[in-house]
Amino acid sequence: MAESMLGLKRSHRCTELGAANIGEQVTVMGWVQKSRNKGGIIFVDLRDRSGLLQIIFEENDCGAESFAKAEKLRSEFVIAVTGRVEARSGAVNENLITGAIEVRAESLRILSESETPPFPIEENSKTKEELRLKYRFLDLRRPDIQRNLILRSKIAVLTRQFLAEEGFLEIETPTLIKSTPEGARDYLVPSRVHPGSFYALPQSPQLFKQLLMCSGYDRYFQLARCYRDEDLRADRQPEFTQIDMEMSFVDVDDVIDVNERLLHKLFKELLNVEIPMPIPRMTWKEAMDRYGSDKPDTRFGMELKDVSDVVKGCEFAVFKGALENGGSVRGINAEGQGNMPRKKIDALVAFAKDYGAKGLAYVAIQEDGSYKSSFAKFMTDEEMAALAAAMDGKPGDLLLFAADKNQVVWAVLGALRLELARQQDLLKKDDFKFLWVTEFPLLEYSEEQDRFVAMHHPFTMPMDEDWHLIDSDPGAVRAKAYDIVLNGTELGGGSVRIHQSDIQSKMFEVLGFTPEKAEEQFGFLLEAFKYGVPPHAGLAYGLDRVAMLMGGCDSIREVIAFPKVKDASCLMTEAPTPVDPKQLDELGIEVSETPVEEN
RNA sequence: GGCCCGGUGGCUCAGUUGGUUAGAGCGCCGCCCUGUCACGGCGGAGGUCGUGGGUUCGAGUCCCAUCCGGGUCGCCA
Repeated sequence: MAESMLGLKRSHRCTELGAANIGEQVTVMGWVQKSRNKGGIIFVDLRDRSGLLQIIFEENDCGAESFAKAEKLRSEFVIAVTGRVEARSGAVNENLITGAIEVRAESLRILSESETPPFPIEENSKTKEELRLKYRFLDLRRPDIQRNLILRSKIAVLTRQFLAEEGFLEIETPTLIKSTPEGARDYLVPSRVHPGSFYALPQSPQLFKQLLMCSGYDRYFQLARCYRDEDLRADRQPEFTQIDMEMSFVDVDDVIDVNERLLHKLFKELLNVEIPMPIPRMTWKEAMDRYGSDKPDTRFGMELKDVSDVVKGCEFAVFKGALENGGSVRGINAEGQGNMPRKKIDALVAFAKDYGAKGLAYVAIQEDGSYKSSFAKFMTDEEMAALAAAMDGKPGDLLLFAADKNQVVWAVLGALRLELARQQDLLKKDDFKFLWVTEFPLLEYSEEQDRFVAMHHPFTMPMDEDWHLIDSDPGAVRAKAYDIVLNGTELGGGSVRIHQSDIQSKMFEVLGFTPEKAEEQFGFLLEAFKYGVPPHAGLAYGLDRVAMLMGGCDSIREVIAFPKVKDASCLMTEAPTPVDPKQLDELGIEVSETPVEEN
């Protein structure tokens, strides 16, 4: 028996009312959070996106008809109440923004009834995410999710405002584009008009924004939806949003400058957090050496130390072998963890193996200065003392060592460092430590493909001073690429782009493109580059990650209205689904003989 | 694709070495209650223990397979 709201107009959101409104007649509309029927008096907590407001029903004020309706109210009914704001004659509720006032109902309309929801609509939900996502439209009613989406909206609005003031133009680029096999797997969209041909959904607007620079737009930005058909993580969804920007006639410092000011503004205005300026910079090499990661979490220390020289002459086969194979031996000092039980250390060893380590060597320095160690028997006392000294080991410390190829050592110790920090609760969500990581390698060697591949993308500008190494030692060439890192999460990344055709041709050659293949895949860009290209550079943020960290969330799903689950499906709509064979037929796609049956 | 964690009334969970009729809190339904706000009182309904096999006199519990969700490695230029 849903009633019309004809003749009614909402005058306020729930928490827009306060002591200043006492005595006013108001009309509020929203959902019933909770009804407390005391018999002759009924209290209803009314909820809208602003918060809660208590409504009080007494028959003398609202009449018999409205009172009878009020008795039937249940959770999640949608109602309209007209009444008068008054100071509470009972106790003030300190937990509510509107706790000092209430609205004494004069009339009630039930705009919509509700079944009992499958889980409580409340803050700090304990309900399984699986169920919340199936009923996402209900989950989105919860205050914490609403707060996240409101924060996300403010980030977007402020970003637009800031970039517009900085002379950026917001320009949209297509989402049905040409597929490029390099990089992440594309989502493909079949063409009806061109049977057998496909569009791809963009992994980023990269090439289009570069073309916009060619076209003279100078400074571009876009809140761009991007798509990557790769496996999900807590901070990765198949579709996500970039704050994407590109600038002409600039170098690294110009991009960093404008983005530092953007970040400063966002954190100041939305969280009242003052980011110290300028944001520290660290080269990729330094980040790997000190943190074993290209996105170091600098909220805590426990830095890696290279002890290869210290253990050079020792007889421990693991160390010896790693060094002989061109690797290194490095360690971290988990200070004060020297009394860690054996079982927990074994768990760390197992953890390390997940990251490719064959093992993990450890030394627990006892309070009396003696060592409890997995490898002391292979070492002389002098060697152990030197090793402990190199690690600044004190009694009570736990030293952990990995010996392998550098890539493995970094990965293992980088992950271990984070794991130990988690165990010791060193990672505070309201501690924001930003870092620029610069001078990434231009190329990385792919064992799988047996060739060098672009670490960033094929249009990334090499550093001038390294370019002469491109033939003799390609792996040593650094790029004008940079990432912005916050608390161990890559928030965004970018680079100066190549604008000279000779360098671009050489890059393609190194990456194994024939001129024909480069032409086939990127011909339009190369063609554009023939007609006057401004030097340009850019950067893109993962907006979802920015919102996640600003909102103190553990998963990107908490800041996305309708996220997908681990297998990239949507629990609410059940997408993806099989389609009508007729649709496939129109697209010239063979109808599968063995459609997958739903259970 | 690998590894790890989880799945028991609507929700969150407990359930011992395998042993009667699977419990609790919240929610829900009914009645009562004029200052509640984690309202209160009385009464009540509600469970294929994810699914399918197997072991056993007997399975929520053990074994195998499988589905679903989460974390992570690979992957993500």
